[in-house]
Amino acid sequence: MPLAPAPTPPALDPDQARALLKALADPIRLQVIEALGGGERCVCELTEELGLAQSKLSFHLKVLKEAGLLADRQSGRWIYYQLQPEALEQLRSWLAQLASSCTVPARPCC
Amino acid sequence: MPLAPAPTPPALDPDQARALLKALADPIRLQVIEALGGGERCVCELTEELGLAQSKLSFHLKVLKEAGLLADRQSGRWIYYQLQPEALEQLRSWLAQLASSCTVPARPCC
DNA sequence: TTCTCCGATCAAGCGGAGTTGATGGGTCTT
DNA sequence: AAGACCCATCAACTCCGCTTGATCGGAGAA
Repeated sequence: MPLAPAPTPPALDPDQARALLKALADPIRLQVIEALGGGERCVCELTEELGLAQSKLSFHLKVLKEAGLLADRQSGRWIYYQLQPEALEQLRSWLAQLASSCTVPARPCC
Repeated sequence: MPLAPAPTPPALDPDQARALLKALADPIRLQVIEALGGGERCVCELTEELGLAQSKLSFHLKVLKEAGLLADRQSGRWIYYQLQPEALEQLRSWLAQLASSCTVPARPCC
C-alpha cells in the first residue's frame, strides 16, 4: 500500500527547532544555504564560489547535513549537496505557530 | 492620514536573517520564545517559570530584543516582553524563498 | 598497479558567547 | 526620608564551537 503523503510535516518540538536554528546560525553555513537556495551544487563548486578552505567547508556541510537541512548524493568522485525543503517548511510551521497567539496581552503580574 | 499597512514585511537580507537566527539558536532563548508564544509576560513571571537567575534572563532578553524579536513595555516597576510577529514573519518569508527553487538539479560539475 | 583528484576526518589551538555574583538605577510603599 | 522590590549592567571566568593544517579513504585515469 502507498505511503500516506505528508504535505505538512509533523510539528517541530523545541529540541528539533533548536537543532535547526543552531545549524543555521553561522555566517559560513548561511552562505552555503544561500548558495544552495538556487539549486543543487557540487562541493568543489561551493569551495570555489565561497572561497573557503576545503576542510572548513566540509565541516560546515556535515553540521548542516546532520541537522537535516542538507542531503548529499555521490556521482563519480563528486558529491552534490542540496537543501531539504521539508526541514525549511518545518521551521516555517514552527514560526507560524509562535506568531499565532503571541500578541495576547499579559494579565497584570503579581 | 493613516499609516500604510505592511502585511508582508520587506525581504530579509542575509545579514538580518543571520542576526535573527543567531538570537534564536540558544536553548534558554528558545525557552523564552516558547513561553512568549502564549502571549506577553512580565520578567518576574519568566524568571519563575523558567527557573533562571535574574541576570541570566536579563542577558538573553536583551539579545532577543536587540535582534528585533522582542518588544518591551514598562508598567510601574514591572517590565513586560512580547514577541514581535513581524520578525517571525520575515524569517518565514526568507525560508520560503530558499525552499522555492532549491531542488533544481546541479549541472554536472567540472 | 600507480598516480591524481575529490572530499571526509582528525588533533591542536584559539576566540567569543554564556554564566556568575555583585552593583547600580528606577519605581512604589511606608 | 528610608526601605523594598524589579530589572539592567558590569567584570571576571569558563567552556564549547570554529579554524587550521595534515592525514586518510575512495573513485577514476593512465
